[in-house]
Amino acid sequence: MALSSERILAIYEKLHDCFGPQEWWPGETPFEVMVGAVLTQNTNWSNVTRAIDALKRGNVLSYQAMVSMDRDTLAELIRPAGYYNIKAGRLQNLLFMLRDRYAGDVDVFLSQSQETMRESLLAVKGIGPETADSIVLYAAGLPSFVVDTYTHRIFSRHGLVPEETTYDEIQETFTHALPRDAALYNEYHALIVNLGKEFCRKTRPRCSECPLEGC
DNA sequence: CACCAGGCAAGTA
DNA sequence: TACTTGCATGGT
Repeated sequence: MALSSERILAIYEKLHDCFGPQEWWPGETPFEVMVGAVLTQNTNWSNVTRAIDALKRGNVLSYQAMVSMDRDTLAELIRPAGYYNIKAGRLQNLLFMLRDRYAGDVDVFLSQSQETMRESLLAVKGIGPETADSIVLYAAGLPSFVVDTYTHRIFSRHGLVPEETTYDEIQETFTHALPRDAALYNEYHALIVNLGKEFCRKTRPRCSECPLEGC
């Protein structure tokens, strides 16, 4: 256990030396980060920016504009992000949760405790653990470690977690290995995604060049 | 052409 | 409970 904690810290150092600061999450406001977190589900970030840009061009990237928007209108705006019908519904579910439980006040929502915020998000149909943690970490700035496909793939291929590990177990592994620090969680997740995109794809095309070695 | 992307929920047995 | 499938655009 102590051994795996050491490796998790060592891997962070290695990735940070290798790639440098990542400066995540791209987004001008916490609300934009929340929208982006839903839009990026199983989707390349470049497609998400097209959708975000469309919302900005329409001057509707705000709670007030989006909460009263027709679902199909919203779907058409976010079309480039893919799964646009599903995601329009999920964004509405999120917006309605903000309306019903926080009187539509995003700042109030973001000012709660980390635990309550995560629970509120997980209660929204269409928001699972990764999207919830992304919002808690990158929109609210609270230390909730984000586990994504790359995290599971990279760390199971390196034998640091079993292949069949659940989301919560991987998160727990990182939480116990690292100091409870939002800036660190922010950077670590970004570095993992950067590494994964470059060297740890499904079919392992460039695995021999992976800076971690031993994949 | 096939494969992939910063997931999640619903359906099936 | 344990798999499988649907959702969809745009880049490599």
